[in-house]
Amino acid sequence: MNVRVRIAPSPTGLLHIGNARSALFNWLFARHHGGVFILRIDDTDQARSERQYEDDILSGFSWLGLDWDEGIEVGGLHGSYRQSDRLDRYRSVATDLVERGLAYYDFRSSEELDRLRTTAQKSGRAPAALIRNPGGSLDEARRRIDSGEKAVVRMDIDVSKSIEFVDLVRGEMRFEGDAVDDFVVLRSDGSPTYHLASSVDDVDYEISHVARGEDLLSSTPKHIILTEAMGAAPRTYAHLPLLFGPDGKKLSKRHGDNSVKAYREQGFLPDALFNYMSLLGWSLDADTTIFTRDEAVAAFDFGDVSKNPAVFDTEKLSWMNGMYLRAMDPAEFEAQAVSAVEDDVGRDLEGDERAVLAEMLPLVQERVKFTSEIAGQVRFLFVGEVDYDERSWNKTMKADAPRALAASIDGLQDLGDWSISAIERVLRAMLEAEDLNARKGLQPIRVAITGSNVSPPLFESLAALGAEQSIGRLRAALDRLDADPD
RNA sequence: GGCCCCGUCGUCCAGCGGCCUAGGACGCCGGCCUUUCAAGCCGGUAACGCGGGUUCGAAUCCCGUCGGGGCUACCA
Repeated sequence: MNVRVRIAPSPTGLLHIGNARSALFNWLFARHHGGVFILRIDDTDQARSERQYEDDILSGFSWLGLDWDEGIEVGGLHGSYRQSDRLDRYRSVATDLVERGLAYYDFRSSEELDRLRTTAQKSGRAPAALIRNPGGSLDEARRRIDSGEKAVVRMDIDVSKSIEFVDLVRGEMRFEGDAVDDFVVLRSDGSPTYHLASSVDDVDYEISHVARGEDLLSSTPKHIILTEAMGAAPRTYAHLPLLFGPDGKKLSKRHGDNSVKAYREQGFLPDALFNYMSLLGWSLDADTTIFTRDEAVAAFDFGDVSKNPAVFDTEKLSWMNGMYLRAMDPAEFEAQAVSAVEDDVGRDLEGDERAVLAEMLPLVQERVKFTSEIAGQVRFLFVGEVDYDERSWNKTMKADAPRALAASIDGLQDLGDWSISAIERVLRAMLEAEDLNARKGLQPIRVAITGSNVSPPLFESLAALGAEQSIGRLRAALDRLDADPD
């Protein structure tokens, strides 16, 4: 099988997670069959298309690792992969359709059309059932065009003919001819509609399989009609289940919160997002949740794609992100951590600071879900004095706190060997001597040292911070308690 | 309103007539571990929308019903 699939986003907004999922399935299918994955830009809607969005789409796919073999930027055998470059081609197909009697010029006003739709709806018929070819000669129509009248070009649907096709996901599909409206292929300004441009490109670029969201399922008869009108064989279609938000509605395309960019900025890893998205409507097998791209490529088939819509669950994505973060190569994790911390403290780290950080990182890697959480865990090592998290402070600095802090200072200040084990020994002895449990005795130290209740393990944190700084902070916390004993 | 699609734990997925007293994952709850928070480990919670058929036997097939969704533009 000569597989050529495409993803054809419209640059009218940031790369949407739904589009990314469609792209992902197309990519998996192409890679599985050793086929060609094509990226085309469907920018026929000139009014809403913007170049910045095209850039965002490209970088989104690249970031996700969905590399394309043909298309925008990489080129290919078939000329431009941007529809706005191919307007003449679409126009000439439309003209040809008219000349062959398969399409017609329609001069009717939108008011008139609306009336027809309303009438149809009242009589319980398909809204489009009454919008059919009003007749009239082509010569007459041409005269009116020449005299400056505006017209759209509509397909002249043969209502006696039903359209049947086999959808790879949904099985046999059948649409009656009179359920298909005489849809517009060329707007009155001469620009093509989505249906025309997309069908022409799918033929010209020899696309073998069209896999896209289920929202286009009911447009498929139109695309088949157009394809056949061009004298080409229909493509094979696969309509993927839609992605829903938690509200059970189509994932919002509006505000950028469901954009790939937004997830990227929140600190999600591309591998995690890839893995998670592939689980939306598909599964590797009955019980594997985490798997590699290669495993997915090896197993993928449209026939195994679920028919039901899927709710996008950020909880599970977050969990998966943590799994990937923990599995990340330590050197890679360190690189990410260094830049995150430097951003956070607003300066570059010195050599010895990087060593301290590197020592701490294994402890951090196993307790974060996002790279964006790293800085918060280790910030205390790179600032002169800590900002106390007030909630942590209030929760921890109770009656026993001064005692624990004072005794710790006593024990630690003369400690010659500032090692993890030595620190632990001293502090455990302190707990014993003061008759405090770990929670009461050690938590105040944690807050004094890191500023927060939540931090890497305590003895390691003290060791990493160093004797001078540590004791200074214990004293500072004690002073603060004395000044304000609540 | 019309056409179309879909209906298994709260969510994602497995199940393609007997292996299902329905399996895995997230979440949630409990336990272990433990200096916090996590992680890890162990255990638990929870679903075949409903009604009819077909069949020795149905989550799986058929019909109906109810529910959800998509489309219904000179958007894609």
